[in-house]
Amino acid sequence: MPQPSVARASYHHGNLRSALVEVGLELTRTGGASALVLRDVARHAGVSPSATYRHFADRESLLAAVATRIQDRMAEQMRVDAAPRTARERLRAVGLGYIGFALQEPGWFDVAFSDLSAVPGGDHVPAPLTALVGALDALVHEGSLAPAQRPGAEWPCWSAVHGFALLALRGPLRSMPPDAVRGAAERTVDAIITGLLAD
Amino acid sequence: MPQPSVARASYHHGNLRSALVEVGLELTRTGGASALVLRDVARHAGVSPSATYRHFADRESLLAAVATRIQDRMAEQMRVDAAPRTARERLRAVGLGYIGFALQEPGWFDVAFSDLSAVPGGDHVPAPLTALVGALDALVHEGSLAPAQRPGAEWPCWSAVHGFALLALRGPLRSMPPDAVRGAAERTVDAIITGLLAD
DNA sequence: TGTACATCAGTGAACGCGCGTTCACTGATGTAC
DNA sequence: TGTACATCAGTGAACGCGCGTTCACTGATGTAC
Repeated sequence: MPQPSVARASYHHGNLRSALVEVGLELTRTGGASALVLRDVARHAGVSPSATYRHFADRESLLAAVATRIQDRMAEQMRVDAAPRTARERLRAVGLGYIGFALQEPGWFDVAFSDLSAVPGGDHVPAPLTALVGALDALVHEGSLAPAQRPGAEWPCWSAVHGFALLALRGPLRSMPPDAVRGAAERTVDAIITGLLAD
Repeated sequence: MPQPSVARASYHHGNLRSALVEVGLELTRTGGASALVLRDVARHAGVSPSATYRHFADRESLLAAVATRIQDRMAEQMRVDAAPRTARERLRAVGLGYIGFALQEPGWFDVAFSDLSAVPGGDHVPAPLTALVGALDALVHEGSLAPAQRPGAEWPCWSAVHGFALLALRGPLRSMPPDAVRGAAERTVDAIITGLLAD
């Protein structure tokens, strides 16, 4: 465990890299990706701005590291929600978990998934997507989804929850009461699952 | 019709306001919202940067005017696609039209809908949303959707197509061949409609 | 156990640039009489 | 029909600031001998 925002005794920090990521998590939690300002990160870590360049090539690299950490957290929370019931219920929980995280942690969601171009970085599949893949596979295994329908089943699901999250965070739904938003979320998730299984 | 990018004869431009919007359309078509740089807009209109402040309070106002124009264009194109067939086919055409416009005109889509917070500006309902509302009403009128299900039916639909557009433009789908993207779009739209009508 | 030296991890100041916005101004236009 | 004057629509130069990034440097650390 690193110790962000704590004055260090020695000249060398010891664990600056992960301290920077930790500060990045702090700052983006409130302000989203745009709150990751190198000067601020450095100051919170008790270090000069240029010190960050010892550990990250540029701002983008630090942001990517923070995003990965957020995606892991998000997946973990989703995993808790999606306890092993029926495969369909599991898929539903994954979808509602995605939306729930977005609404609870808008700043983090912004970092993790607002810039989707960061997502398919080749080697690294974001953790929340893994949860979706698992739920869909279970659906096939259970016999609810024909194997021929399995390929590409991610896209309708992800589209629906991602779009909903944005509508709820920044779109017309953002001024609706939480209960109404929750209801609309459930309806959206249920509709896409029903449609996926029926078509 | 204004004449953007044409040197004017007189000191007074005559129609600068709409010329600025026209240039805004040009610039954002390629570069999205971030390409709307006041200095560039002014230069293309053959005018000094500060002249823009005679017609728009700030950059944001100009961007909003451009966005409205784009939304109108988008709705018009969607209207052409959604010729009067069955209500369900019409809803399908509206959804695919939204996605199609996003893929054909990514820069404009960025201006019109990337920042959803601009959308529900109170008085002004974006034109593409009107098309969706019309299709859903037709579904009720036709008897395919129970009147009790009508309120809030916009959100699952919009969520799905909006999310899909972003996944296809900036997300993991952006590197897929166009045919595959088209197939995934159809599947997404069909799934959400089926689910909406079934639940 | 001590010393020399390479290497590593920081410092602090400044560069640079993109760009919205302001300010004092000047040329054009129209209206009262 | 002409003149005075308010008003409007432009000009051009510069301000300012947010912020990533670079550069020459210095203090700490570890390893060879």
